[in-house]
Amino acid sequence: MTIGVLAERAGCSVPTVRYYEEVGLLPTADRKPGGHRVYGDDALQRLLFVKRCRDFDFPIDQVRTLAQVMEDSDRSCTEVRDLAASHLANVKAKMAELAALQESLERFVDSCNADCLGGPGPQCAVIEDLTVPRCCA
Amino acid sequence: MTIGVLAERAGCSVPTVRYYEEVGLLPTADRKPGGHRVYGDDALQRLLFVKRCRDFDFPIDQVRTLAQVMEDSDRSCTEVRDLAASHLANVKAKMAELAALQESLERFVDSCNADCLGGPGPQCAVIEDLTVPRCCA
DNA sequence: CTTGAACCTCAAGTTACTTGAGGTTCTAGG
DNA sequence: CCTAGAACCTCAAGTAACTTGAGGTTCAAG
Repeated sequence: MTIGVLAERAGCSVPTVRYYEEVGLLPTADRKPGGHRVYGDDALQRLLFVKRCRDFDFPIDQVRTLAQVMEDSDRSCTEVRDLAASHLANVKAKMAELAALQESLERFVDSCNADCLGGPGPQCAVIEDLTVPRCCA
Repeated sequence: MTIGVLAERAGCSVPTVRYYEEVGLLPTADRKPGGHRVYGDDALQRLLFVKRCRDFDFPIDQVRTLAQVMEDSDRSCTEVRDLAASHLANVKAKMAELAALQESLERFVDSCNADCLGGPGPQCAVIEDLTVPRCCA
């Protein structure tokens, strides 16, 4: 299949596929005589794996590691689990941050609706509020 | 005060302060005869505002807008509220994504613990699992 | 055989900074 | 007054993970 078909089936863009090849997440593709890349089903599988890892927000670096584990019989799959677990911890931390952020923003918008009567910028109490550091950002 | 003191009081790094000046989030700083930047309390207020916005994850671009609103008497503060509200929507969407991701990762790690007995990579059912697209990533 | 879609490469842009090199200025102690 | 070292300066490049653009080639259908 062509790169366009591959990309569509995997759900990513064509430049992204080329980028993945460039940074070593995908093996160097075979070419037609004219120079166009050709792919088989194995390439699709590999790309799906990469895509899936990226959906999980694994950084490119870790995806490379994961891909190596896949192909290296000597490395235990517990390595994959450990990577996933540590990644999970990151995601949880980010979630907590975002939750706090969401709450702050909600309070901010609410208080803006309550206090600010659409007056000019410098007189707006809420804007002033933004310059005061809070505990819970 | 010096840039180092300013940065510490605002809770960001010295290069970041210089960067904010460069991209127009802070006004061009006054200099001592030797070339070192000097700041007054107004600069600290301004930096705190910028910092606070960034804590809220407003993109630089929007912070510039917010800062302009602050200084422009002709622009209503409801503009700020609207920016915040639209930003809140983004944050909520991101939260939802992350929540789904967290759940997926948890299931992933769990099933790895349950199914994978520390065998070699290619035989690991969980790794294979990663190549299969799911509905709920 | 032509035409237009899809492909190619290479370079630069994006975001929000951080890091590094190489050099200058300030400040406190002697 | 002088010196050492901390803090400052500028400019360039690096980071993640792509995207976008320019300029040109190849493929597939009619």
